Amino acid sequence: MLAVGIGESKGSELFLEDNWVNPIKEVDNLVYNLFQVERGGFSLTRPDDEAIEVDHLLVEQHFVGTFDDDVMYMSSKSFQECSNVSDIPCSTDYHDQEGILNADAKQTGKHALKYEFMLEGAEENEDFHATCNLSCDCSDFLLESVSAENLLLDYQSNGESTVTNMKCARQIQCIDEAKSVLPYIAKTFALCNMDQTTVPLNSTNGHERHNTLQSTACRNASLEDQKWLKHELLFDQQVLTGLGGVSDLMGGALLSSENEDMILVTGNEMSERVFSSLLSIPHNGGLLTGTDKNEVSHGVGQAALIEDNQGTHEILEDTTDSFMATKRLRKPTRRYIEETSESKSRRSYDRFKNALLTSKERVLQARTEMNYPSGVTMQSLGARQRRSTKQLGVDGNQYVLPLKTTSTFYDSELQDEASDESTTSNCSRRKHHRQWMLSEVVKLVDGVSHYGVGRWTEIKRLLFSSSAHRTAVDLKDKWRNLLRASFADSENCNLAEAHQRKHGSANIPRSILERVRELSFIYPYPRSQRKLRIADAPRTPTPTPRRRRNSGAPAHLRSRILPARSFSQ
DNA sequence: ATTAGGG
DNA sequence: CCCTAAT
Repeated sequence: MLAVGIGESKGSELFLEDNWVNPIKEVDNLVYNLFQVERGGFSLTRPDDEAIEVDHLLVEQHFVGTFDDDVMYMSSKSFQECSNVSDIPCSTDYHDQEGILNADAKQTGKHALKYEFMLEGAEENEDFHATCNLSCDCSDFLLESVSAENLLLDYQSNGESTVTNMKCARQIQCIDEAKSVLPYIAKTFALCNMDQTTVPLNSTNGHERHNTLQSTACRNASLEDQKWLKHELLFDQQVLTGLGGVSDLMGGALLSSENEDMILVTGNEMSERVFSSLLSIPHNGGLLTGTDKNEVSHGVGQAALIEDNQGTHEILEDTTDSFMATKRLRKPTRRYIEETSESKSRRSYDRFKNALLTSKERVLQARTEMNYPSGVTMQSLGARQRRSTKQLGVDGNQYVLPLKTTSTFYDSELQDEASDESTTSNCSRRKHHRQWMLSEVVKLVDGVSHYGVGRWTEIKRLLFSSSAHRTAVDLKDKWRNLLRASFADSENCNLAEAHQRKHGSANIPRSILERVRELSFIYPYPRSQRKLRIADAPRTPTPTPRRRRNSGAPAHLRSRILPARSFSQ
């Protein structure tokens, strides 16, 4: 029950344990209010009937928006949610000390946004902490806000739960640019109310409000934008959640704040686009002047079109379809174009595909796109320097997270990709053999850890969709190899490192192999996976209990354990 | 069509 | 990687 939106069609076993709470409404509301503020400059209070009614949730929200001298004041009363659903107790305490958003331009002169959250979890005997700092320099306008909020999320799931204690403390110190504001604000919610994306937008709840709206195009545009925004935000949220949340991170990717290493999380182009278009609406009476006209105006056109055929409210209600339709229109970007106009069309295409993905899948993909191999214990690999802005490609509005470690594989992926094309054509690639890149291995391992062994097509579809080679069978084979390698590794332990180099499995970091090994024992479930807790594996050369001779073990064991997959369904 | 496994 | 049997 808790997993409201999670249940989707298939392969939902994955995050069932995460007990995410759906932030959609919150985001919706927030966005909506932003719109209102933008538009009419009137303030509104969120009706109670719109309080979240998602089975397990009892949320009381209060939003007040005022448009005043380009300063937006927003505050929110605290809410508490407590629920008990089907033996999954979940409670969320939301402490709001100064209101969620308490903006005052007159009081702040700062131009940096700091976003900070802390994850604190205690499990068994271990604690883990994560503190992230998002800072962003802004220059333009709109809001300056100071806010501090604490959130205490305390949830547990049945069975062996993942996170038992989670605490988020965040501070938004100053926001100075609309572009960056919105995503952050929404993230504020999204981050703390975690959940899935598939719940349809429920804009109809506020019929009354809509009569104050302006042109239909405008409205629809806003809807589209809302949708987009939501989608994007959730995307980001999931990414962040992925970073801080679930199983894998506990295993060592979680970090404390001392270290200065920075990690650039994302060049959130979509959010920016959405927001800029969003902002332009009121001024242009429905015409968009967003940064990316291609994308946005497209959406608007489609929305308007739909409305001609149907009624107003129907559209509003069926946002999903509308959304999909829009996506569809954008589809023209096909694969074969990728070759020519790589980056752009590619992204569009991916986004389109994204719309069709389940939220779970999106999480995974998000991780992968960011080259943030969730479960891999990066620390053990010896951190590389932080990646450069250039590498990230987008530097307009990226979020900078000071993390203890950085994704070690990001660089390697780039290198891989590069060397792949160059050296590959030269010699190392025989007709049908292509060297497995470390990044690919990571992807594979990641995929397996999420989908389980045997789900090769899924993994392929999701994480290897961009690499035409690598069939599902290839993945399977590679996994088999990895298994062999990992067990060989575990057996040889220290001794054979040199030996290992000599032979095939040369460059596969031990941490990965370890993970592979663990994955081979426990299966599909992150849940069970967590039991082995790779967390200290790298540090504490935890004499990985050499349970078995490398030969037969993995396969047999796996086949015995694997069936567990059915439990989740 | 996908997967497991042997070659 | 390829091929094949089994599902």
